[in-house]
Amino acid sequence: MTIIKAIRGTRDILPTEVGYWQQVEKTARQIFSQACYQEIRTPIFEQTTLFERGIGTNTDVVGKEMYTFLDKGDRSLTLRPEGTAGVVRALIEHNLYSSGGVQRLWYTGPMFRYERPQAGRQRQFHQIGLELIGTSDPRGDVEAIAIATDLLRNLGLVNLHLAINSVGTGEDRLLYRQALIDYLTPYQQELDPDSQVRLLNNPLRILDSKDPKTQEIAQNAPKIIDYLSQPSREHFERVQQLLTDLGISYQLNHCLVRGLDYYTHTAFEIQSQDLGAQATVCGGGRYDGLVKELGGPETPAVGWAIGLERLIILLQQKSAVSIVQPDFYLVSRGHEAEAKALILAQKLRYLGLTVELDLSGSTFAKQFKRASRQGAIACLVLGDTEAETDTIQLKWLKTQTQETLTIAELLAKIPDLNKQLAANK
RNA sequence: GCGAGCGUAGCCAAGUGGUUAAGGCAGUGGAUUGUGGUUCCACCAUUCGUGGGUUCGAGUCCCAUCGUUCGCCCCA
Repeated sequence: MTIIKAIRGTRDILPTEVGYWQQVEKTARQIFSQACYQEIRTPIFEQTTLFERGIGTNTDVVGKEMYTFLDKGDRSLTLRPEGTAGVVRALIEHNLYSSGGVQRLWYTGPMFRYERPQAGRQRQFHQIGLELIGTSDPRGDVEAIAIATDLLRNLGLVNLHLAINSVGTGEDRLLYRQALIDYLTPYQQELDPDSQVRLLNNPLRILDSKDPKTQEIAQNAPKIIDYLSQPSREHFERVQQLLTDLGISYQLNHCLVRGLDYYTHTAFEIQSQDLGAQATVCGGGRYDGLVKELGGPETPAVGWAIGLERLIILLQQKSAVSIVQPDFYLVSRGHEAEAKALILAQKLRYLGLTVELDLSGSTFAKQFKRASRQGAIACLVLGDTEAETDTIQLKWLKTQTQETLTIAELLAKIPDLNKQLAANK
């Protein structure tokens, strides 16, 4: 019998690791709700055209990384490669934009891209993201960035760098694109092969090539901020000023270009040195054209997503997370006693205690051994003698002290026990 | 999609063509049939990711395949 394994690029999150995920979700929920962001949950698959139109057909994500398939009704569906397109689709479909003002939304869940797996990059990966839709105010850009940095800081991550750039409006980019082509064309032969191809179809991407020679050439390339229109430049300057006012440090990176077509104006990434090649923990920016592109009214917006696998790699480097340990471990042996132990376990749980019931039926010695391995604070022992007299033995594992109580006495002194449990931790 | 390294038990591993596949952690049983964390004893891979091949002989060499890691690419 061959065993079935999880498919390439997917991972099981085991009980030993799930605590990190819960910690991130808990922290995120708190930060989001304090900033009045509402959770939204959208389907994991959508019509393929949503992503083609939203992300752009000439991006790598849409061009070669999507899980696209026909369903039994011959509809072309795609497992979502990112979260923003689905959120914007839902916003338009349910007219959320018409309820006035801005929409503050967040989401989390699995995303799918067909890529070569490596550290911090799975085919099914998870993001937590935020969208602020309905304002073009630079304060919106900064609110979004500030929430991201707050979340990461509250999780205890400090060695992170925020890089920002502005990619302007579509018109700004057209102007810049030509200037860049004019600059790069004389160097065409010296560029790496990928960049030579991009010179024709996506010259902006040449800027963040890792090829040393290309980087050298890109160093002196014209900068996009010099090609921004007056309003675009003012917007970006305001964003920088507000970041400074908030005490959020950042670096301007003229080569920061995002890979999805919908980005406009502010683009940013938060990176870590401790992740290897996949250094970006959080990426995002403004996307003023997307709502309209997907059939809604002209609506400005800004958002970001955090890659949870990468975030959790950083958390694991930093500290261990503990698994749930029982307050009481219920040791029982004998037909009658085992039945009573089950009932007692339930009663104690109703009173708010964490109780693990030993189901092995093995010797007391073995059950005690398991109790200490599970990290239990105390054992409650029910054997034939106790079953007959309606009593239990309460044993504190740390101090090895033991007392006999009736079950009624035990239940009556729960408040007391809570204090003792804390003292014996 | 391209390039490189790796794949021995649940985990960490030794093993460099001669065969009974070290060791440690974890686990199971017992010493101790009503009391754990220490100690002691025993057990725990007919087989080295999988499939072929070379060889008298393969965990070890070759090929393929799958997985994994790193880089490119891409992105979070």
